[in-house]
Amino acid sequence: MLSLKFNRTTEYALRAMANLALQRHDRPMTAKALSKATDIPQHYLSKIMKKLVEAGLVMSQKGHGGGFSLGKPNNEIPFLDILVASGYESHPNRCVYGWGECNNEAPCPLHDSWVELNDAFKEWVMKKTLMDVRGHPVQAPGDATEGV
Amino acid sequence: MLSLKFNRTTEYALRAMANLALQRHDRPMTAKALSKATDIPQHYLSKIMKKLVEAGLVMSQKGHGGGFSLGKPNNEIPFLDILVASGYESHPNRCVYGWGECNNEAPCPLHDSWVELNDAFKEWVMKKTLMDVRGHPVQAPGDATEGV
DNA sequence: GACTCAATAGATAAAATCATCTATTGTATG
DNA sequence: CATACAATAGATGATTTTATCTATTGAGTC
Repeated sequence: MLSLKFNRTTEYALRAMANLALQRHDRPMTAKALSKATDIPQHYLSKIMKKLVEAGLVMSQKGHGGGFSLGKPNNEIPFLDILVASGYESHPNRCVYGWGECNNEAPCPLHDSWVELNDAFKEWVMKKTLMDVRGHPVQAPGDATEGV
Repeated sequence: MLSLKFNRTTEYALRAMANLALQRHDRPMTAKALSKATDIPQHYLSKIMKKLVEAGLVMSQKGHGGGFSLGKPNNEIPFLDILVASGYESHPNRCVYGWGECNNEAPCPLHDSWVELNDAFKEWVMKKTLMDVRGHPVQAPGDATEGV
């Protein structure tokens, strides 16, 4: 069955962040290791990480023993921030129907329907944070979302 | 603010179908006219229309006086069908996290969150039909969604 | 200070998406 | 039956996205 999808870059960003969030120890994770763990091409990943670093979602450490780690506690990183940082959607509220102006006052034929879906999307993207990322199923019980 | 988005092709398909659905008269609409009305490049639109025709969502009539018209009543064309016909999402339930197997039994770290959003999407795509496309705001009152 | 590790930066290439152009086929009308 | 209209088909081109490769810079270790 049909499912929603993001572009590769955004999906990768989400994946990488989720992976970082699941890291137990406090040592940073190298791009190489992250690449392996997430199955994202290393150099492509690096470009994405750069954006995440610039957005303050990730901290990077150069040199020996360096790597990436979260720039904030899990629960302060909503998916919204990850999407934005990854470059998702530059044009603000672009109308699906192609109208320049499209809002509640002058709605395009698809507007009402579109808003319904989009509201669900917005809510999701704002409410869900890295704290909602669940540990792998094989982990010990009670070991999951300890957040912060 | 951030908003959901489809790829151009899918968006175009939605737009074209919505436009056809709003047609009052029963005469078919030419690709040229549709192109103008929707602001979609004509030849590119033609390719999309072909898919919609193949899917049975649209009827086409060649030759003088020909064009496109809906292949079914408004309320029998859910957005789902339009997305599928336009070629949206070939891979069935691809995991955002990149796992080959990912389901309720063996969920990836993003699974639960993802399902929430995706359920909303699925519902939208199945329940909304061309009958939910609203006439232009300038139309006479009571002239809207007469469906069928 | 030489060496290694690792992020950053920039250039280049491959692939997918989006768009255009030029026939060709089919249908109605004079 | 000739002509105009209009969808279909196929080839080609442009743009964007995705991916790779090669330095360069910064930081720790011997």
